[in-house]
Amino acid sequence: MPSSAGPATEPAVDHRKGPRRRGEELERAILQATLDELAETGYAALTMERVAARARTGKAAVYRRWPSRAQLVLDACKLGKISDVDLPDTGELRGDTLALLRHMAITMASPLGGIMRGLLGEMTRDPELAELIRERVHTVRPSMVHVVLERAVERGEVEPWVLTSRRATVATDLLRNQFLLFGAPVPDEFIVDVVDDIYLPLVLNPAPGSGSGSGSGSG
Amino acid sequence: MPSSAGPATEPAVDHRKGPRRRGEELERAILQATLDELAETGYAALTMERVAARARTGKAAVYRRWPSRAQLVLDACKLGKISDVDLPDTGELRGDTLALLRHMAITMASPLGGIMRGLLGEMTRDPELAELIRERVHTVRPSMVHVVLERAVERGEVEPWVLTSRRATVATDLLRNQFLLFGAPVPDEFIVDVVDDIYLPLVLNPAPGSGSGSGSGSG
DNA sequence: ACGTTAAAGAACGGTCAGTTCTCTAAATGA
DNA sequence: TCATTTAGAGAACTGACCGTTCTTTAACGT
Repeated sequence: MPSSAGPATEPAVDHRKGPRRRGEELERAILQATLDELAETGYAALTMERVAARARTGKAAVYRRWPSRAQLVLDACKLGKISDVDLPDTGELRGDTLALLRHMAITMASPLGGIMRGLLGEMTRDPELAELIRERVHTVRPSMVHVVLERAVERGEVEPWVLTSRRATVATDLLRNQFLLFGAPVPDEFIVDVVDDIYLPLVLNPAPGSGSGSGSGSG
Repeated sequence: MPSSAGPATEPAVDHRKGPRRRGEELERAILQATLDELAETGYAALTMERVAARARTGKAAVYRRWPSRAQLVLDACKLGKISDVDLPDTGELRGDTLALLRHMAITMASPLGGIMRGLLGEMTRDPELAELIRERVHTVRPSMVHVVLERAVERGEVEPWVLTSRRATVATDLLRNQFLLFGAPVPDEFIVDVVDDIYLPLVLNPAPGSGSGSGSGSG
């Protein structure tokens, strides 16, 4: 305790902040700061330094928990996840699919779109991270496709083998491709075209002479 | 190699390099250095500093010509472009399409794949650059799709309106999506599945009852 | 020969990545 | 209650790279 005239090492004001956060509380604060930074500056401009500053902590506390920017962002997104979405049952496959694609298009036009794009870019750098990203993109989204298709199967609109064929995800795949290449917003005309000219013909009509390679389902 | 005890300010060896490159010669050297760096370390790890060093020049000479890393890489790729490819005419659409997709898959598994991924990630940062990237990705590649489809039209395999419909690029779009999500190498099984289960049914069969919104189904 | 242009290359101020200090507040346990 | 352990705050630090600017000098044009 250098109460006397410390030459230079003395920190002037020494009463640090009041309550010091720890453990889970601090963790949530960091994740929230990450979400705020993402919304404000986007994925590309996000830095660990700014996140730490925004959470009113130090970089060390951040690095103690997450090894990289991408991992941090990935966890933050999990926190801010929109629930599984309330896709209304419109009574026919066309309406359900349009609703699903439009919902995705809106998401892509939000800051989440830039995050998705940025994370895809990082897959080259870190193969381990790539696995995590794929899980989120491939597991979360197509589950909604599955729901929509299962309804259609129950209605008799669609034959069951379509569920496990590559045709099932063509609409969402094409939408994702469009977004990655041309950015947001995705014109509604594109969505309607894909559904009417490509997707519905593929899943409503039994493959003419197709070997019904359905068995090859990706699994 | 400073044999004598040079004090400090003296540059020891002062006869600068022999022939000093200028203008176009230097430009090509920089682009070549960029290609070498890309092949060696990939897009993500490429820095202007390393490119300049590899080209045995200074950063200033690089920045005098290109405003950003992405622009430089884009130009370097133009240099190293594989010619328009010799897509063999296999006599039927299926063979031509398989050849085209397999060629693309090989490209994606090369360093060029990582470059493509990295550039797509930068589209968020710089909208002006995004335009350039789109031109290359969307103009160069689908031109090959067009060639393949035109042959099929001449053979009578495909109706002309397909050329301008969204169906035309479905195969390449799905391949690109697969690569961006799951990386390389793209399994050949995927390519065959896409062609047989999705692409050929779409372009070979006149849309059954489809409004054929694209072209007024002339035939 | 002379002036203009531009390359070589060092240096600079700046940002950020990660790491490693010290100091101190909170939790823990006897 | 007090001593010990744990971990956050925050700064310092090394190191990479960015983009700019400076000086020196080679190449080029007239």
